[in-house]
Amino acid sequence: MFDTKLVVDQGDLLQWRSKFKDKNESNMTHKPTESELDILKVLWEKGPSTVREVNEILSQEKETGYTTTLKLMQIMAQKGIVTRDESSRTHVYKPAIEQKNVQHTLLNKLVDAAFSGSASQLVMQALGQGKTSKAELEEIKKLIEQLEGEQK
Amino acid sequence: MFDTKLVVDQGDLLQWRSKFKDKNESNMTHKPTESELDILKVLWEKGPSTVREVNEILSQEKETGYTTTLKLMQIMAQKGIVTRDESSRTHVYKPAIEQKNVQHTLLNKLVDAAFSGSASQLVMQALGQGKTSKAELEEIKKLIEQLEGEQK
DNA sequence: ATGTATCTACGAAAATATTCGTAACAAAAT
DNA sequence: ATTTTGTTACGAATATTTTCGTAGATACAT
Repeated sequence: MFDTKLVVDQGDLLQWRSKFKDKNESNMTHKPTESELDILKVLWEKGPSTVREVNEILSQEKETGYTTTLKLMQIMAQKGIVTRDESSRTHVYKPAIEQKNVQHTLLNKLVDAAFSGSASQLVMQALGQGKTSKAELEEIKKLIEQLEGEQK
Repeated sequence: MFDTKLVVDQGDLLQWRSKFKDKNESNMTHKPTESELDILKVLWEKGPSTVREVNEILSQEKETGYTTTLKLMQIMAQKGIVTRDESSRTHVYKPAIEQKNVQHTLLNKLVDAAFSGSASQLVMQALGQGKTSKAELEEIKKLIEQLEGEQK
């Protein structure tokens, strides 16, 4: 099976892939890493923040070295998922991607990866947790009815 | 700020964390890696399968070396997220964790990480995609009504 | 029985992600 | 003026995940 003469080996076969990776700056389906997402979460909630502010909040959840957070945010800036105002000495960072976009991306990934592509299954799981208030349920029901209308 | 005499430095402060990591075999909130999840997906759908079968399916999506899949499945077996029948030469793998569990874990992680903890927001995003059939919507509505009943 | 295809085990390289220390510098306090 | 404090830059060490080649064994066909 692992013939080396006539058949290209695993390595060669797989290598071309890496060529199209950092290419499209535009295509950017932003898939932040877990740590990056933690930081984005803070920025989305608190608005533009300094490294110290972000780190302060992150530290409440888990010990996080200041320079670790700094480094991560620097990398994020480089990747373009945050921008920063450097006018004052302590830089102020803000998200460069919308929460909606990331939600959309991650949601689809999850549906595809763990729910066999069925969004409705995911929805039912989510609701089944019992963490949803009556008001929210009502709101969701309204949305469903609206959707049913559109769909005819 | 980075005093080295009176204050424990970043390193020391953070190290204890790693000690409680592989400890609880029981606690095991299984968070498979992305590749592992790809494999689990196949096993959940197709039922018990050999490495070759899994790799065949994975290869349809992206080039994947046979031994790569093999190695991953071996690791998964070691971690205990799959079991394997070694009675015949070509081992047969099957999932050792339920899809529901993983769904639950990942769903909560996503809600917390990207949806500010609001499950209903996630639900509405998911439904908004327009990929949900009328029948499914109906089913969800039924669930909601049932939940509203319970909740009084 | 000999060769060919298929399999597992295993170590290690490669790719990614995370964590941290140190240096250089500016601002603020003394 | 000098020291202390807070900040960025940067390289590098760690940790984690992914990928792959090679070796050795087993089944199968010739």
